[in-house]
Amino acid sequence: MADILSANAVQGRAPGHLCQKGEILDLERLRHSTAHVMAAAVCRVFDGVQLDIGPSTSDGFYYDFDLAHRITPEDFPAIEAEMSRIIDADIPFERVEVSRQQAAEMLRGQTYKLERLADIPADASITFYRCGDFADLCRGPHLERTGQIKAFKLLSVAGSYYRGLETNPMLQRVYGTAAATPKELKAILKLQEEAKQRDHRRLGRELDLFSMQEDVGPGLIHWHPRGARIRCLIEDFWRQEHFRGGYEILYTPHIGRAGLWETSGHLGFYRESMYAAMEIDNAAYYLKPMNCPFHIQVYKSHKRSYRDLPLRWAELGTVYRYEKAGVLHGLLRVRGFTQDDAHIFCAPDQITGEIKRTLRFAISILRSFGFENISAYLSTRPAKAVGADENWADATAALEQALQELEMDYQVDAGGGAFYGPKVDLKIQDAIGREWQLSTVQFDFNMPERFDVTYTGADGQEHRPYMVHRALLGSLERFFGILVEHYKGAFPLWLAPEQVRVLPLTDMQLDYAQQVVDNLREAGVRTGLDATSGKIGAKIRGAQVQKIPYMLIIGPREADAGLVAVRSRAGGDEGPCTPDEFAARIRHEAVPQTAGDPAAARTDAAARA
RNA sequence: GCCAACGUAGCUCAGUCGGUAGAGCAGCGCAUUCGUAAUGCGCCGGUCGUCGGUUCGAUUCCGACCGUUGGCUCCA
Repeated sequence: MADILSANAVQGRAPGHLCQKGEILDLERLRHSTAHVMAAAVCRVFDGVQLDIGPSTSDGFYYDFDLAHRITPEDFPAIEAEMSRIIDADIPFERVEVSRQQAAEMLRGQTYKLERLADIPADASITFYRCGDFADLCRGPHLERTGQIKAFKLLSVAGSYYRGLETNPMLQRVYGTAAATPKELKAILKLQEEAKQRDHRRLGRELDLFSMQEDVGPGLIHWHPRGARIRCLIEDFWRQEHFRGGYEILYTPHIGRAGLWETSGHLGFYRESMYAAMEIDNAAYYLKPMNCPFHIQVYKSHKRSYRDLPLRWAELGTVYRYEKAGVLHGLLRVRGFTQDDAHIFCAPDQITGEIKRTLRFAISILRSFGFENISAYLSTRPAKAVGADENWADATAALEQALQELEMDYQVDAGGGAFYGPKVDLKIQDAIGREWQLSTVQFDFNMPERFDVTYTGADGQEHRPYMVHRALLGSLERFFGILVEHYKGAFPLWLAPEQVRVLPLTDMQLDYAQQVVDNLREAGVRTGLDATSGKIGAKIRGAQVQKIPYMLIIGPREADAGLVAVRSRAGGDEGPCTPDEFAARIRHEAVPQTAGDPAAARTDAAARA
């Protein structure tokens, strides 16, 4: 069983890109020290505080506490004021190395800290950092003095299980951030504000793209006409590229008998993510959480020869998975979604070529959506795994060789693969530098075994093919959410649901405007007409707010001369031209970023070779 | 699922120390016919998330539920 949509779960994180590389360490030190100051302040403001840990993060810091008082944002001013007092006092941070026994003595009554102490290996040194009357078990490093903290802010408070385990007590985590200067702090807060402006949930409502409905259920997406139009464009492009790239497309059912899911192993290992069975004619059927068993059924529908391989079968397959209520998040984490799934069945000697081809294909598709900054992660065999060692070695080598031949930088997550096979994940960076995992390419040594998938080799014997699962965009819902944030709702021309809006100056120009609209629509341009009676400024504003790429303004001058006055979303007034000239320009511009690009075509041809 | 906060018109929000609510935008109507980011006037619109409890009376207090939001392995 391959969960090719573990990507569904991964949230974007802003890397610490506000600073230069060499400064990252200093920033971590600053933030970690600020976390200590916050902990000291919380201990002063409230009684009976149990401390856990307080690390720096990619964009700030947090500290976990356990105390009777429920901390709310209303407590922040008091905590921040106390922090400021500690900073103004310019207290030194002192590193103190102690014996385990001394440490236990110093941590008396601090149950979490004592457990953390017990985690420290016997041969490691144990250090405390003392800052005035506050000392914390800590590896460091820290600033020299609290006075070096120039800018900080507490941001939020949230529950957090001790050690992240549901069975452990819930602690209170206070998040904050700190920067070298007030100006840099302002920049961080501004970035957060920018992220808020881009939030796909907000833009989804404002641009009328999609919604969730309480009457239907959480985590279930309704695509409105504008969002659905964009999805269609994505899907059309996706299908076209897949056919060009040597794939065939499958459609498979949404439910299947219990026996299928027994064989696949899903009922054994994945049951808690599946919805309860429904009974049909005295047999149990399950809604599909993955597509792979169905693709295997198609494979097994008749005998396969080595001459048939490789088989590349893709499907925009809608799956349903139970996700805990608290983890649902807009389009990024949902309960029903459509994977851009594919399964590749190939002979062992074909794997390197197939992997290379798949990665190249993935990169080409991602670039088409404006993602240029792509990084790769290779996950290798975990301790517990199925499949022969030599298969793992082959597959891992194929992944690695492909990455090297494509000259891709990649990080290795040793032992990070699934029990059924190694994988490569691709992450992209969006317009404001946040990283998102989209593509995943996973070997599966489990499923072919379970379903006894074979092909007849040249030797007349039955052989086990390699099976690769891959998703490029992950889920269409999640990918769409990321795209909305990446483009801030201002979709490029080829994806814009309404590419052009015609704005007559007065209704004297309505007839001519309608004629222009009809002609553009005839030419395949997605065109709208603003027939309201407001001033032209209001119509322009309406189109700008809806982020429509082009406006065609038609007053008496244009109507008389058979022209249109072009205004672009980004560039403003661009002057008049004829409707035909404009249509030609649109045709030229409304293409994916790499389509028609000779370099991309070469990549594609190479991939087919 | 767990912790916390929140839920008032389609959207963004105000308000009620318990006596059944208001604005802007959107929508609709009328007037306006205007040259590159908001024309004016009027109208419509809410069982104050749902259910139950306390009360003469609940949108307001209490409880349960539903939903939303921020988090829940970035290691002392």
